[in-house]
Amino acid sequence: MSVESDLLLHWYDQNARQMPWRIPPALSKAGQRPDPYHIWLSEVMLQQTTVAAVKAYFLKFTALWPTVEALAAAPDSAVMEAWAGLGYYARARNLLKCARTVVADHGGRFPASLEGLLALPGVGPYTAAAIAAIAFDLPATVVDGNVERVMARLFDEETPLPPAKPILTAHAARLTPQQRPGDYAQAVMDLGATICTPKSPACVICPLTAGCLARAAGTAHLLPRKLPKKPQPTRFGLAYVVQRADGAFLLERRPDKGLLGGMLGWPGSGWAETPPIPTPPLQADWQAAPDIARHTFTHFHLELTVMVARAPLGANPEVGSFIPLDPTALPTVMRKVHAVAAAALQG
DNA sequence: AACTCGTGGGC
DNA sequence: TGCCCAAGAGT
Repeated sequence: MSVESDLLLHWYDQNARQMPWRIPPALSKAGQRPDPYHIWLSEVMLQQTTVAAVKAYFLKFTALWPTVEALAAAPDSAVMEAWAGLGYYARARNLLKCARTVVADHGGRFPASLEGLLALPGVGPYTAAAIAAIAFDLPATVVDGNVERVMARLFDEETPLPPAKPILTAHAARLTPQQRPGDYAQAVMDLGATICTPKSPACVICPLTAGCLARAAGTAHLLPRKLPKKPQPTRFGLAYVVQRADGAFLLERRPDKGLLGGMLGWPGSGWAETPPIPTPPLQADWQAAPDIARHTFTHFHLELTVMVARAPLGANPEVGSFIPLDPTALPTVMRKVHAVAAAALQG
């Protein structure tokens, strides 16, 4: 066991964060393990997503579907709508695929091996290692953004990400202990989240400060270095919000592939860098809302012109269907469109 | 290998 | 305000 992992485990025993899917280190040391279903669900939700945002969704999902069998039996639409607002919707589609695979091919038990876990939909190198370590206490090395940052600083690695990834992974693997690998994995991530933070690391209270090369060199706050990213373009589109006389709104489910795949949305144009050609989903007295809806995705900005109209009970749309509106079942950009449209329909 | 894929919070 | 970032995976 390395000095670093020993120091980190001692720090974790006193400073472990509590989360709904975790068991405390005292129980882990006594040989207990958390529910693999809980660990898998939380790890998928935590992909590129903050702990604060995940907590409420985790509690909602485990209340609706307490077991992997229950989740596997859920309708696709119920899962997609429960996931609405959390983002990266391919995760929700793969979540269902994975639950159904675990039930159909593994008797409802998650594989207790790195290779078995890696074969599951939506489970990549990080998540497989996290489940192996945390749920099964196997000596797998987790490498997420926290671990990359901690390793870059411990070893004062100046190579920028993503090329530095293999170097940092090798460092992380060397430090992974054979004893308590699950607690160790959570300890590194807690350290990265609370002390070895991106902007102003709290080196003065860090348990690893004595052996940290970046601390010695004064470079901690500059690491890890990252390759510059290309500028984000702006795209433009039209969204059609039509309310029927009974209050229902015209919505359509987006195709499984691509942006917001499988989610409900407003009929509209495609999103391109040039203004779209209007293609209303039905004939009506369309009016442009006074405000446009703005939203920024990972790799482009979006500006949507919102068209609103009212329709009679007998309206016959070319796409989608009229359904009672539950804004919480929509992805955020579609909620923004609704907010803009609602103001226009009122006035 | 590089690109796609959401969202909300912090500074 | 705009940019960065957060327990990445799939293609």
